[in-house]
Amino acid sequence: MATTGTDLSRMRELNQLSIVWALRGNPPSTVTELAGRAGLSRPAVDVLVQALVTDGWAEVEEPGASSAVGRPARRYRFRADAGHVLGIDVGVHKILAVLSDLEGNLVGTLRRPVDPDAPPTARLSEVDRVIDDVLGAAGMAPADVWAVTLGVTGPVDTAGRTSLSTPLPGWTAADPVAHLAARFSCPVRIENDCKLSAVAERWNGVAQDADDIVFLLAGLRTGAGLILDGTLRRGHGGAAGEIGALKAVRWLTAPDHLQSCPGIPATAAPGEAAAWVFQAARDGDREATKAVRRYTRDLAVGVAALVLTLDPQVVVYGGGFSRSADVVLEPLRRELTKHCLRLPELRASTLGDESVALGAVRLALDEVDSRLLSDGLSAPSAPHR
Amino acid sequence: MATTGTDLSRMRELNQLSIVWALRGNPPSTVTELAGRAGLSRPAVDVLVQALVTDGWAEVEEPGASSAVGRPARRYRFRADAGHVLGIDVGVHKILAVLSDLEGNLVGTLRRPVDPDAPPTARLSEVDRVIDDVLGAAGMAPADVWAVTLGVTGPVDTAGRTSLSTPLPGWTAADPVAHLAARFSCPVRIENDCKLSAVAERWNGVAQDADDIVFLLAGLRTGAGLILDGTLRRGHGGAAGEIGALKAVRWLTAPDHLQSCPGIPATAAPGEAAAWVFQAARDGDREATKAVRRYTRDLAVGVAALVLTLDPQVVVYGGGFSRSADVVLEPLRRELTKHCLRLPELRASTLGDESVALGAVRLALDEVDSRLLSDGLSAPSAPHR
DNA sequence: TGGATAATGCTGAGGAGTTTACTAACTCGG
DNA sequence: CCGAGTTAGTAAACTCCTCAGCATTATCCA
Repeated sequence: MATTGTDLSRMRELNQLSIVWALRGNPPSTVTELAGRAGLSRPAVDVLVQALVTDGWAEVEEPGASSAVGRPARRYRFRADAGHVLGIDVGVHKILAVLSDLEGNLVGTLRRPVDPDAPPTARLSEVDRVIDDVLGAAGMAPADVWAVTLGVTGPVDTAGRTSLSTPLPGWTAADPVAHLAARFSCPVRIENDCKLSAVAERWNGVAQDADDIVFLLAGLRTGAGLILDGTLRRGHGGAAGEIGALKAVRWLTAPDHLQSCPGIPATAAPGEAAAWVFQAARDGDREATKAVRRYTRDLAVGVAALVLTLDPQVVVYGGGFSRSADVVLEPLRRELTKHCLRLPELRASTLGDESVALGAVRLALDEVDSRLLSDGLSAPSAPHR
Repeated sequence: MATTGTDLSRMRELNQLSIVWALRGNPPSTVTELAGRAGLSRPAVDVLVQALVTDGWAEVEEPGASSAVGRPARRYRFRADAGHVLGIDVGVHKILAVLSDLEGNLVGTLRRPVDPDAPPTARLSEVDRVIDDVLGAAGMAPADVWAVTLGVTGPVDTAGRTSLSTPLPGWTAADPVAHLAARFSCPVRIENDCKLSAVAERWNGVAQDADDIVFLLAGLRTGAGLILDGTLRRGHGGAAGEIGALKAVRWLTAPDHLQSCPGIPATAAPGEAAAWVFQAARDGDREATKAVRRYTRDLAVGVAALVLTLDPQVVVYGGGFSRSADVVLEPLRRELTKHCLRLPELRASTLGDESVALGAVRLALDEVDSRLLSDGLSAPSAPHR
């Protein structure tokens, strides 16, 4: 615990930040409200918030028709559009970019399919195009972006490389940080997709109340992302949550139980096959029900390992199969009771396949916040690396 | 991120704390040295440190024979004996209490055997006696103790109960917090033994440089404690690290491979049997080597699950078998390479069976520090619950 | 003994937040 | 239409903290 001394200017900086955080995410607020939220006196807040206005962080809303008794108060509003952040999901089949203002309001979304076999260079130039288009549609330039987070599959190391393994063809050789650094001078971060989904579920999803979360990515691939004590845990080499690599945990082959279920129409694509099986199970088909049970049994071993290791409050069932949570969650719960000491809540994700990009946005926002905390707030502008 | 506003007095409080932390753990320091460490100006430090002296947190050491040129500086020393904390390991066979001052210097240690079959009431009164004796030997009363942490086996919930399971007979019904609260008005905490050992290894042991640590308790029982990003992780219900409960992980039966090794002298007790096997393996005995390998193989599955889930920097091999690390670590490493993506460092614990009590001391010290941080430092006295 | 060196002690300046009091603006009821 | 009651904005006085700078003091060395 190496606390360093504080002087007056730092104190003022911190108080100003606490005003910003009291302002943000709330409707336009009066000085009195802010004083209450920030724990400061009214005159102090007054000075600070006026400084924020002159710097461009906040703006005044002159009192309109007042309903209450007494002199109507000026209201101050956080200028959420002072800066923006970008969250990008680089998937095998699609690229999804989400643009958000500083308050987390989404101001642009663009999804575009990409050739599953595209090599890194092609994939990255497609990323560039998507970025250009989503920024263009919002009338913005790369310099208006304050932080970028990009989600990919596979464990990501501190340099943003995916050297161990990934389903993206050739991606182990890619250096997306270097690529993006050519166009953005703001902080650029690469993160694993499961981890980002976990962050999204805690931000906007189904686990907002929990501090200890296991996000389970269930689809043709299976993976996990961990949030403990409210923050994302990456592990020392960025490979936390990769329990699926253990052979005793049959996550790699678990989806095969669904693919090989008898009765699947020959015309169905791999993704549709699973959906068909889930629907058939829902309709009471015996073979399909058995296939789902076998899938669940394999899934449960890995989940149990995670649950026993981490003792989370919530396990979020997400990924492509999350639409079929109704037929999976109950058998999964039964399997887990066999294995676990203390059963966590099981919840189905509702964010769908936007969760990765949303989590990326949230992480980018966190990056901006931590920069504000360490560098203080001068006039609003994009932080540099 | 709900930062609350700060005023002058809080700032002074924080600066005074930063002086305390600059003082503590260092040899007696001059004002100039403190100013450098705390990042404050010399006059500021001067005032603060004098306040600390009048409050009783620090004492002056008048300059003796000086070696350097110039006026010799007064030196200030942290009064580590202003308060003490107690760490207690309640094991099946022994109770070990360690008394430490505020700087972490051990000022008393007392180990006493206890009947393995003793019921909770008997065990707790034995704890009382050990506490009395270790305090008495140091000339102290319970009121001089600022925090107590007690380590037990089995997952501990937030209330300090061990309701799920534990090898301590009858202990699931025990309420050690209530018992200790009758004699101590200071904060009392109960924690799992593996978790405490992990804390100890990061404090004084073999993992001081690491922020992501898995502590492996290897003995007749097998367990784990987790430190991630530098802090102990308990999980939502306090049951983190209990991977051994998974049947696919054969931690429960792994030590049997050692017990059932042919050639063990019939006279050997259970604990000695394992030691004999390790020694025989060290001497090249084929059967013993095979037994160790089988043991290691079973151990490795669970360790691999932990490593893949958490991606730690270090795995510390501790517990009763840690003395035999030389014959276990290498095979364990080989097994792990088969299972894991990224192999962490494997290190053998050197703290021996004092690690639980040491970790308990460390946690109690942390408790004191966090009280100081939240309540500020008035005159030194035991914090209340 | 005098000079160099480094720590101490003191005073004033500057800055930040709080308290208090006062003024301004608005609603409501007679 | 006007005054009482209520709430917001503003200014002044005060407290408290840190810091810079200078004089003072203590010690060593030539």
